[in-house]
Amino acid sequence: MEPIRVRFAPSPTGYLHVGGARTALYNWLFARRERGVFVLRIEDTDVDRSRPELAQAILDSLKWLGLHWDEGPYFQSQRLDRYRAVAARLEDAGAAYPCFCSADELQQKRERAAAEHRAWKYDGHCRNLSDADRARQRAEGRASALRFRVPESGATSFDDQVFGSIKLAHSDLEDFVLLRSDGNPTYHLSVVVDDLDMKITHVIRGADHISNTPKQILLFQALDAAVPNFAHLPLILGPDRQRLSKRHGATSVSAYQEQGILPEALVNFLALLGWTPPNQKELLSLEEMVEMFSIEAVSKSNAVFDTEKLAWMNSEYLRHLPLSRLLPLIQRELESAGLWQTAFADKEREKFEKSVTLLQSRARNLKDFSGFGRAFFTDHFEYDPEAVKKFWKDPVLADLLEALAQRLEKLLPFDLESTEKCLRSLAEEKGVKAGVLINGARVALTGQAVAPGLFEVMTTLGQDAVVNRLHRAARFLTEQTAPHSVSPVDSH
RNA sequence: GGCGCUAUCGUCUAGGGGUUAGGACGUGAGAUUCUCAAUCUCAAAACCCGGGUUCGAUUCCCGGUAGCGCUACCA
Repeated sequence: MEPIRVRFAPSPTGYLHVGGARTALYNWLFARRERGVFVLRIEDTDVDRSRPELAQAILDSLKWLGLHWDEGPYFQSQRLDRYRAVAARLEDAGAAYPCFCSADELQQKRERAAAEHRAWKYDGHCRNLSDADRARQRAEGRASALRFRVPESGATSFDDQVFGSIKLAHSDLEDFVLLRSDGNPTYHLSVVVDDLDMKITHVIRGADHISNTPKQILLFQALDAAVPNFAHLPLILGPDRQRLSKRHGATSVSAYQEQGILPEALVNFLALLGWTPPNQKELLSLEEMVEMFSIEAVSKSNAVFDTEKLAWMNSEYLRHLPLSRLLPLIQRELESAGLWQTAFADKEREKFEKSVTLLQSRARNLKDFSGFGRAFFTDHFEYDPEAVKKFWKDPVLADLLEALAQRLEKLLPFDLESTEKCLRSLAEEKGVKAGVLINGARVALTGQAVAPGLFEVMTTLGQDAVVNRLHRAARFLTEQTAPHSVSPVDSH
């Protein structure tokens, strides 16, 4: 039995698209599951649109997702001679012929047909040129492309592993170009040659290639080669059911990375877009996916990319991430937000870890740590106007917070129980509900209406910071009712 | 236009000739409470339409419709 070999073959004309990422994932899962080989190939035969740095970016994204390849990356741009040799062989065998029609001429014919509402396909203008005709054209210095000679009758069919039997009449195919007039191969030639040379047994790719498949099968046959198995994957759509594109927002893996999405969350989410494991489980590690993956279970219909579900899944992974993995991620996040301090790694390490742990349970992505978690890492934060409106409307709060500051300053020990007892007894003495004081203090300590439990916040921040921030808030509140209000950051 | 493919809650999907058509995200209500998140309970929410086949179709077949894809010297 030949070993199973699959490939992922992106073209470096953009960053790794989430659709491409899912294709890569399914290839990877299939390879692992079948103990096969996962080949990576960069399809950069379009010299105008391909960019080397994008190839590198794609590699980086793949690695970030944890989809490591066993072979490659191969670059088609380095195999040009091979494609030309195969093309020559096809031409010698009469399976392909030179076409002298210029791009302009063809374009004109196409437009004319469109204007007359006629279907257009290449009219075979150069299909039956004699050797003398060809010699003459060449003598005139006309460049030629090489076209594949599609059989006039009959049909090509194949058994797609997800879509089932698909059949296409040859009369619906045109004599497609194999070699451009500049001598570079087109996609059809290079995929087939590569899939052949790289002994690919299963071609797993997007459903946008279904229509191309019969052409490629014809090429395999013209080359006397075995035809690989095909499995096409339904497309990923935007919320408007159009193919997912920049118009819909982020489409690249790197964009989600920048949004603070975890790779395992993105992979898990992508896996479920078109595939359900037999046990219906939704939260799956790569290992579990490998265990249960099968191409037959892949859905046939296109799927809408639901960012809400991705967000949920990300928070799910984030909440369960071990601290050892989370800490370096947060360090990077704080660094890019300008909030990182070296002390977090040594002197204040314990406080830093407590802060991260506290924030972890309600964060939806990595950005949240520098966003709503800001007050845990710096004294420079602002009072959210909404929070002020909601919890600081009672005028007695200035006095209450000041009183709280004074009591907490002397409190010993300063822990979960003592701080809570301290606050509640103060509230009772002053005849206010504890909630008023708690919420008011929360805004004072974090600047926000939404934050972790107050006493956890206090013990994490530490006695000094808590007392200072309460003083500061009390001052802010008094000044606010006075004629000239001062911003909280400046007043410190 | 031609050709191809697809069609179950708003979204991702399970299921399959007889089911209260199941789950997840999201949404709504409630519990909890110190705000939010988490958690728990409950709720609303779907088989595109029309013909067949059949005792019985959401399921099988055909047609329609809609959506998507391809229709390049892009991949």
